[in-house]
Amino acid sequence: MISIYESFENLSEAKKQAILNAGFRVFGEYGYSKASVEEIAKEAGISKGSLFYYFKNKRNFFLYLYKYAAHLMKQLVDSPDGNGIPKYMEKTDFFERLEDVKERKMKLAILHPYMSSFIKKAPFETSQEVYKDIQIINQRLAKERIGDFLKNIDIYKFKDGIDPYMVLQLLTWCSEGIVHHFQLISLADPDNKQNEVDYDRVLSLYDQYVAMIKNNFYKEEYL
Amino acid sequence: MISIYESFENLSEAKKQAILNAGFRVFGEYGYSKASVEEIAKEAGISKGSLFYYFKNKRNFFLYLYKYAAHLMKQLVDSPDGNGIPKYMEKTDFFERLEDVKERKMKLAILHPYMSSFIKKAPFETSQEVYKDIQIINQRLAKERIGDFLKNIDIYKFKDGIDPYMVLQLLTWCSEGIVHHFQLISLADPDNKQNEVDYDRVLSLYDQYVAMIKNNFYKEEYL
DNA sequence: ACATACTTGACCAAATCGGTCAATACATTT
DNA sequence: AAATGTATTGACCGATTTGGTCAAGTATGT
Repeated sequence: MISIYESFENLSEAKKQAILNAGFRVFGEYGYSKASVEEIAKEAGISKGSLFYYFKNKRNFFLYLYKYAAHLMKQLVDSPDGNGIPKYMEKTDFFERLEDVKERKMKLAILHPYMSSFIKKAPFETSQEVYKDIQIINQRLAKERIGDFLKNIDIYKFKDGIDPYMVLQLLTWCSEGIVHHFQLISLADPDNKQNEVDYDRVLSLYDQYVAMIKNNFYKEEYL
Repeated sequence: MISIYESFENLSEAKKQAILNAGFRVFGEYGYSKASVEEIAKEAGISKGSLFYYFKNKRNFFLYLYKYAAHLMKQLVDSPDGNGIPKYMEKTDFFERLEDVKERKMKLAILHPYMSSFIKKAPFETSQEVYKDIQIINQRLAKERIGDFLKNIDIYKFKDGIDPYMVLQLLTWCSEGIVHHFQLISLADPDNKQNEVDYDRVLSLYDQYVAMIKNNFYKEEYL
């Protein structure tokens, strides 16, 4: 990632991740205008002064986060190295390719637990300070994502009348719903003081839904 | 609804709805601690002083909103009059009963567009001023809802190995996903300055997903 | 020892916060 | 029309928080 924020990017990986995650969490929870730089710095384990040293001001930091997130979301469907045929494209079976993306998403969710809520809220940002910039990034973001997944997919394996796009959409909402479900559970669990989500259980439940979908949407000869 | 806030409840219906909706919107967007009473009052078209006149303080107002929302959510699956057999229970077919609930949800979504985001965010509230009270209300809320829907349902109509609970869950996430999808679209549409969601399109898309599910999860003789 | 880059926390003016209250407007009763 | 009680307002308050600055200090490399 080319950037003018060298001082930030020369930081240790652990420190960078701590700062990014703190930003995702606080901006994601309160939105741009109500998020406090002080709170972010505290959560990242650095001083407020340092944050301003890295990014000059609040706006720059927020937009850096959003671009960073958009970049990662793009990488999710593109090839990791950015050129040539995306790796997951080698597989033409819908559910095999889904398995690939699932693992990537999982790694991302563990690396940046609050990125998804941040990226979900950002488009609704109304602060004039940033909302123009957000829209520009959004346009690039919307075009990619779900569209490319279906390229070169063996759609003939689906039963007649089934739209693979709808199936993909359904499973996407399903995975989001499951994560949210377990977030609620972790909140209600007094033993889990960190409110960490149990991703093993998320995955196994998700797999159940995938299996149900596949069993009934695929032609029998391809099960 | 029995209440100590008579001065509020004696208001005209239009005024009450405006105040409730403003509260849902602002609390839902920023959370309890960062939500500004001033902003809520402005959006509701009243003065800040009036809001304090009705509810004494911020906390009371927030908890009133949450109880109000919980009450409506309960009504969604219960009978409207609160006693006797819920109306929708008369129908034992999964998708017929779903149709019933769908219409109720739709009316609710039009009456209180921001209630769902409010109620989705509230459980994650960390402000010590309110979080204890939220947990208490949550426990009552969690038990109801999705569980009762399946009572007396003709589960034999589903193909073997299909869990109706999972189907219901899937369709719930689906409807939420569709609404969110159209919210994004309305944001990107420069002609739609009010960012109003087109519920006709929401419904028709939702119906497509329901049809797909039903066609493949129901035994053929019940289609 | 020197220079450079990083890090901090006290500090600032400005804005915002929840909440109060005297004044006013309105409606109803006498 | 006078009196009474209720709604409604917006200016106002002290307290807190805000984004941002900066001088002073630490760490690092040469």
